[in-house]
Amino acid sequence: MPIEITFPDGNKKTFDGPVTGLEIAQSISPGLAKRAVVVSVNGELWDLTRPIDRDATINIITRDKPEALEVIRHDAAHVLAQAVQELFPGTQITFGPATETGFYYDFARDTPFTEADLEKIEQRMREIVKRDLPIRREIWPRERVIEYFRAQGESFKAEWVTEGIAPEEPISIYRQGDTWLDMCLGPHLPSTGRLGNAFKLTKVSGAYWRGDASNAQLQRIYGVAFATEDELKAYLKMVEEAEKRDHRKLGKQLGLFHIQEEAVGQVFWHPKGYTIYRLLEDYIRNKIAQHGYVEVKTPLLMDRKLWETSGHWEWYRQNMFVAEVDEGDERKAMLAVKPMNCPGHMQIFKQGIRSYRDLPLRMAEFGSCHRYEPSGALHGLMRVRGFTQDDAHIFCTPEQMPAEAAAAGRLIFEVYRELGFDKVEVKLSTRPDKRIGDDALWDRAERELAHACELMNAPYTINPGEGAFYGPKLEFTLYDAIGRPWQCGTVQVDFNLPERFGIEYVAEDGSRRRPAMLHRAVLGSLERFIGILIEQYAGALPFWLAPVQAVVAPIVSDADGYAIEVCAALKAAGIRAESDLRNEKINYKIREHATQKIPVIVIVGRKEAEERTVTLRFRGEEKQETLPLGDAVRRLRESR
RNA sequence: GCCGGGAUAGCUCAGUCGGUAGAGCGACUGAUUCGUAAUCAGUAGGUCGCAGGUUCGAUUCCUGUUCCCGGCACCA
Repeated sequence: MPIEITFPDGNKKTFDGPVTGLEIAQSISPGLAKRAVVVSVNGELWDLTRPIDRDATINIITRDKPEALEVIRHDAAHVLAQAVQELFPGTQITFGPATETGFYYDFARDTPFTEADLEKIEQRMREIVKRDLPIRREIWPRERVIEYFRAQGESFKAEWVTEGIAPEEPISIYRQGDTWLDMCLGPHLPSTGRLGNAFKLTKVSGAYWRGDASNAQLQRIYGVAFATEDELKAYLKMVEEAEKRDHRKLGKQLGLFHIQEEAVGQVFWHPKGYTIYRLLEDYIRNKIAQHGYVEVKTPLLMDRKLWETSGHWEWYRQNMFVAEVDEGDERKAMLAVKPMNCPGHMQIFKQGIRSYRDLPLRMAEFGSCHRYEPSGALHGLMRVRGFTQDDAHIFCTPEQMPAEAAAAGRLIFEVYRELGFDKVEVKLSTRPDKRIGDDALWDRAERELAHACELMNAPYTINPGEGAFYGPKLEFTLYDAIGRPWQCGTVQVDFNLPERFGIEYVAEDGSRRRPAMLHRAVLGSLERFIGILIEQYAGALPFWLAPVQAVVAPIVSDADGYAIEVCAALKAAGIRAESDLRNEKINYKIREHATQKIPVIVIVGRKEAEERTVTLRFRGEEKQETLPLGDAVRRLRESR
């Protein structure tokens, strides 16, 4: 039976019978066949060696295409698995997918792999690549697959066939050479030689079987892989760059903050770090005042009863710090440190009678919250146990809700843009399994958030099951200068808390109604956001956020008096300036303040002192400028 | 929380096959006044994370523990 193959450009070619992608490529040019990785058959990626047995539109995917990269990475995982089983007999294979930058494979083995093992394994992988083993796809009956893996002692694979694959689904097996095989959906390269050498094993770690902490612990080996060695090199360089930006390292070098054993997950802000904190807080404070918010402050410790009403005691207890106080007479008060600000804001709303005229009421708080995060989750400023949310709760009529949610979203976009983040993505997280409130409320809340996205013209994706226990949410993820995503802002609908606290307002017709409520945070947590800013700017914060904006450095001690005068003039103009009168050479001072990422070094020598000028040296620039003191002050005052 | 690795001077790190430790930077003191990314010399500074055990002797070996790091799980 002849097979008609249609190419992407519309050209057609007829073959006498079933033909493989590799044969088609070969018939076009040997060069193409060499660069080919997989073939897209009617939009589905197939192995190059899999016969195409019907008319089809095909596209031969070469090494340089993004789709090819995933196949290369997935192959790397298989080569890794073979290498491990060759070197460590008795190790079971489980799963090994491609990742954003490479691949991993999870193994079941009693003894964990060491860093030294990685080297050996990587060597063996390169050897397998050199062997250029053919990779062949086979379809096996289900029973044969189960039998085979059981006989091999591969209990995880066998379990997956029985529990994870529907009985009617065909099972594809990929043979790599004569002795090794894995069950896999594919597609794969025609042989191991095509993997190339642009890969590297990076780390070992633990992982759970099927991603569940109650299952067996597996040993995961991670690697990175690319189509070319240049790309691998570029990637490794990028990782090095990211390490240099690490806010924990910069925080220490720049003297911003520290964390210590006696207050795990909490931040000691040093003067410079706290300056950034206050500047950011003031920025948000002014911003939200312009957007019609009022600011409040509520207690850190509140009685257990309140948390029972809110539902936190039942749903969030394991993450809360609880304080027990002996009040004598065997009475004990049980208080909880707030993990969220909402119940507190409810109490303010409940004071007195609210009219529809009071709505929407946008109640903001820089709320100091504490959550008992799992020890393994803690990470510098990014994940802490004590943090400050730039939180707000918006009480409104149900009708006002979508518009209010959209306004909050617009505020978030505006702030991110002003802080230097242009790429922002929105996700709509829907009802989780563990939740309060009936489905009708959830239906409505989810619909209204989607509507809000339309109102603010923001495309969004759905994040199923990721909502909070009390309502669905919009999550705002920003991307930093080196492309890493950070989830910060959030807008959450809550029809449940108003119900639980029984809050009401008097409507136009005199009836009592239940307001809708939104939770929203722009930065999320000040701590975390400062961490992101430090990494975004690699510590070189924009002028307005720099804790020390200018350092006045005299060249000789004769100029010390003038330097003090210059520093005072800058301070009088509201510039955060310091002077460096140490008995050191100017080279030394410049190096130090450049390393400290100070935006402007103000240099004064004998000449400047006589002429009443200063020489400005801006961060990151070699050239400098000498100008009259008054002009310099004006210039810096206007800097951002 | 789980798996693995780690903790030595203020910082970055070396070292001790078991005999209580060392460098650079920083700090301090002195000299130097030197115009654009590290001036020279000297001095001080350590319960080798913490608690047990083995040992004549432990920073080193063993056990426990705390914290940190990389993943996993978690992120309401």
